[in-house]
Amino acid sequence: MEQEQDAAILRRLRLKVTPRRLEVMHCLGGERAYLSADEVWNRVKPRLGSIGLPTVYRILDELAEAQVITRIFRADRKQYYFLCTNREHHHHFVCDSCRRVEDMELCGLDGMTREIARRSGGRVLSHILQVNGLCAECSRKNRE
Amino acid sequence: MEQEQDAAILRRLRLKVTPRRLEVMHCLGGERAYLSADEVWNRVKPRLGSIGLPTVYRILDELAEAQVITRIFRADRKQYYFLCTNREHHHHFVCDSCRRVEDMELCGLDGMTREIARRSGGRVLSHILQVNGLCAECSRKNRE
DNA sequence: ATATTTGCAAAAGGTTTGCAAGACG
DNA sequence: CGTCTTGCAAACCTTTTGCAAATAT
Repeated sequence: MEQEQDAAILRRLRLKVTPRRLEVMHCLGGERAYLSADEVWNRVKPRLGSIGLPTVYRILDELAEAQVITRIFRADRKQYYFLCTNREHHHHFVCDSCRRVEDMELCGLDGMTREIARRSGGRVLSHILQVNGLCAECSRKNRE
Repeated sequence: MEQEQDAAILRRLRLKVTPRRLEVMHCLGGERAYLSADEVWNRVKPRLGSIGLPTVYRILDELAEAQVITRIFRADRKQYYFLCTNREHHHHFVCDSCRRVEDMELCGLDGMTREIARRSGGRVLSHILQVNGLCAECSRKNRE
């Protein structure tokens, strides 16, 4: 079922359904936290016997390109990925401690977009919005 | 006077006032657009005779650390810098075309912050918000 | 059958580091 | 003078690339 869904996504993207791609999707699908390319690699390797790190990068790029997965911004300049099935416009609340990613439905940027257009005459094409903090659980632990 | 102001900033940060630091600050201060480390390097080199790229990186790091300059996020994973003197909480509107950076006074995240706390019990510590688009000028050119 | 995908090894390229020499206060 | 800065060369490390072999459709 999950595998069939993933396969369908790949077909829709006109990508061949390969064990490597399915495994990478399965790996990210099972996580509520973001992962780096080599973390994905390490999780996926034992299940496939072997896979090259470049392959992982290629798959992650394809999926990110197709907006099946989201890139997460960190100060370390590494790339992190998160599988996000929410198709509505939304943003992420990312826990600095455990890396958990939660969807934020509200954006509040529509007003901002209008305001920019009104004031400066410019045009808004996209925005990066990521809220960082501690999720409920880490916040609790932190307090204790 | 600009030089004296920059020197004052450095002293406040307990950094020695050196020609290299002043020149990097002057370079960024004269720009309305963000620059990469090696762009700063190239602009500053002829005015100093010589300077090493690592020195530029070190200075940019110090200034970014002290929040005298801001990092700009781009998909190419390179680091870009912008000297931002606005001490109020605000965000940036960045032109994808000419790299001009404009301050956006409004944030609209206070509500979001409260909302996250209320819903999930987590704690918001920071956020990345960067709006990308075309500034008025580039938008006009683009239309022509 | 054929276009796509993958592995491997190697390169790329931005950024960082180590240490000795030099400059600021 | 002592400490902070800088230059230089070399290392780092994540990510990308080239190309031949393997695989999906």
